[in-house]
Amino acid sequence: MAASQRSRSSDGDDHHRGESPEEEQQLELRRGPWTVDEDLTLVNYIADHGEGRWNSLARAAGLKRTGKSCRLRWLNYLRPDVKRGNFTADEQLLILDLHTRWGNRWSKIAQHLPGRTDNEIKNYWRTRVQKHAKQLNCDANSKRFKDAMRYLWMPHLADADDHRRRLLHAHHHHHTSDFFSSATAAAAAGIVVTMPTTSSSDSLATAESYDDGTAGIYPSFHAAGEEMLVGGGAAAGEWAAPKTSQERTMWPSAAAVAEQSTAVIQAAGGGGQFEDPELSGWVQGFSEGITENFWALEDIWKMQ
DNA sequence: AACTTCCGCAACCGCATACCT
DNA sequence: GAGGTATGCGGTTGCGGAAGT
Repeated sequence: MAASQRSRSSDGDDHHRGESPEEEQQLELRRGPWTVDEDLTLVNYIADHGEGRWNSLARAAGLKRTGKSCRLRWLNYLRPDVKRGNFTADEQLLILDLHTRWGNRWSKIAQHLPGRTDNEIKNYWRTRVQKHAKQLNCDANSKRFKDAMRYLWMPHLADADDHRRRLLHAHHHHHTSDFFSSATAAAAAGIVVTMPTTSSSDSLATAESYDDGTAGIYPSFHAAGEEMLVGGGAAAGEWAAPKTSQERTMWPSAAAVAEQSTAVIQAAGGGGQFEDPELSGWVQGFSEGITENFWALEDIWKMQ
């Protein structure tokens, strides 16, 4: 977003304690979008002195901002390991999975997506996911919607991701696609895979199991039982380190997810998988052809 | 081309918790 | 343990560009 010079009054701010009116005038706090100069000031100051103690940092750096504002700007935007741009299908899968598990625990979810911030994930959820829940006429936290995500959207994402990788491979023998095909095969065989740092959009922590001890939403797609140490300190484009190198593996081969999901959907269509009979019928109709078609979410909703 | 509506995202706010004295 | 301060989290707001009319 372009940085304008918008400035608001500072009423209601909780960092205006103990200043004389004169000092307060002098320190008149800025709000709204950050300017390039402010960004530079903050980045340079942190490069020299490190982060933390945000209120004093803001003052020492000469920024007319609250410590809170500086912290947020740094964490959500200026930090060197912040990843920008669209969420990959894998990332979307993981967000959906983790949200079904933990709900709106954005910061906890963000810890499992290196380079992504809680704010970004929260925005993604509100703007994309909730929009689709609304289109479906149900609550994003309802079982119905979770079933729709689990059996329709997530397989769709896995399909889309697989499709994308195949296109990449077919159209140009870029190292990324080669990496993915070999990594997928390796992952299936449980072989150690490391992520090339040049692949900007596909780095992602795997999530075979979580710190609450539960398995992923696709337990059968994952290699058994290791716990990943993710988040904190992982540099951009790098995989978070698992506990042992031997345990390092790839987030499920998207093709495997798609195959397994299709089987799940077919089984579901056969009965017994859903408590919601309406959704079960919906899925049964939907399941035919899912493997060969590249579904848009909008098409899925139209099938209701 | 001008205007309106929609939508994504950065930044804000209030509150909770952690930390310090 | 009480009070004050710093940090972190989740919900909300509103700007500005994109899309629609």
